[in-house]
Amino acid sequence: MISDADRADQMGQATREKLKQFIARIERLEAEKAELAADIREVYAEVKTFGFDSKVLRKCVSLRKKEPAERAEEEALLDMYMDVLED
Amino acid sequence: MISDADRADQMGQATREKLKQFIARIERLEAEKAELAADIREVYAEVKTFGFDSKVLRKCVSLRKKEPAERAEEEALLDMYMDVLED
Amino acid sequence: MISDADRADQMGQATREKLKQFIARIERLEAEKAELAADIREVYAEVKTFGFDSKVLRKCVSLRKKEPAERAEEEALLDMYMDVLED
Amino acid sequence: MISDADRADQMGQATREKLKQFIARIERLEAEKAELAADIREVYAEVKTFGFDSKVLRKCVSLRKKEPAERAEEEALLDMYMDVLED
DNA sequence: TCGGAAATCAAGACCC
DNA sequence: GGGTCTTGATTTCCGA
Repeated sequence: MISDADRADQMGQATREKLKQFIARIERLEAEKAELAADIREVYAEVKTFGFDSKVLRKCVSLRKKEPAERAEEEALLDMYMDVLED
Repeated sequence: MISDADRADQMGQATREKLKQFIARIERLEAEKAELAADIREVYAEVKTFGFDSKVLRKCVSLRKKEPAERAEEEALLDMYMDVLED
Repeated sequence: MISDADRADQMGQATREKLKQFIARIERLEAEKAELAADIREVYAEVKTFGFDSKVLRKCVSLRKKEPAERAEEEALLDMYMDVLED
Repeated sequence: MISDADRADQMGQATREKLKQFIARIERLEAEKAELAADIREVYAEVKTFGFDSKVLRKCVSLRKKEPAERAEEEALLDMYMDVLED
């Protein structure tokens, strides 16, 4: 089956409108996402003014996303590798 | 200078609270950001059900994002040339 | 599946050697890469002694890098459209 | 003093040649640098086929670049923050 | 559908 | 101190 959308040069007006609406929705959502990213950057900047280490804080956030088991696993592996390499 | 925040075992209760609040804010913002990302994925999925090619659509969106940036960059180069040639 | 490499304390001597060799290779390649970066910086410095503006030169180089990429990208989009429209 | 290079529209042929040569040298060096980056990626890919965890390996390489003292410092701070946040 | 490779983007380091 | 470079993370794309 070949939909209207598969035939750009035959696109009906309704289909063209639909396409524009999708693009508009996506771009609006992406704009909101970009704003949130900016907000997050702002918080990290504020965090610094309180004397916290933002790099370490970022690591905290990322560690908290992971399961503790997974976290321990990776650390153990890292220690093993470092141990092999240390001499 | 070593701030209170740099030495957790000397952290006052207020500072500890502050730290928790910052993390909470960041994690909330990141959760919202993740939701938007999910929404965007959803739109692309819906787009497909209308017979549009989501890959093409993604490329369109990304090109629309880049074009203004490129124009700005070329203008910047032009400005630099003008600057070099002026006086 | 858990490979030998995933369990360092069970790592045979051969595997430990392998790990060391990989790290050595990577660190050597990274050192070479760093040297090239230094060489490039040097050229830009030399460029200045000839009266050229290194900032402008950098921008030129970066634009020259991007232009083929952009062209390729636009062509890719065009190809996708053609693909959608063909059959 | 205004050098030849400062007046692009008055550039003598020799100066133009010099400029082209500089660009050529820079682009060649950057190409070599890009190749090394590709080589490094390749090694990490090969590493995986031996059962090593390339992500952890990357971390090893980056840790080995840092001073042990610095490393310990960051880890201590991380532990403190995580401790504050864990309840 | 999922995992891995690659591209893209933001953040930190570094040099001027 | 501004700007570039590099690195690390996120996202996207592809193959199994």
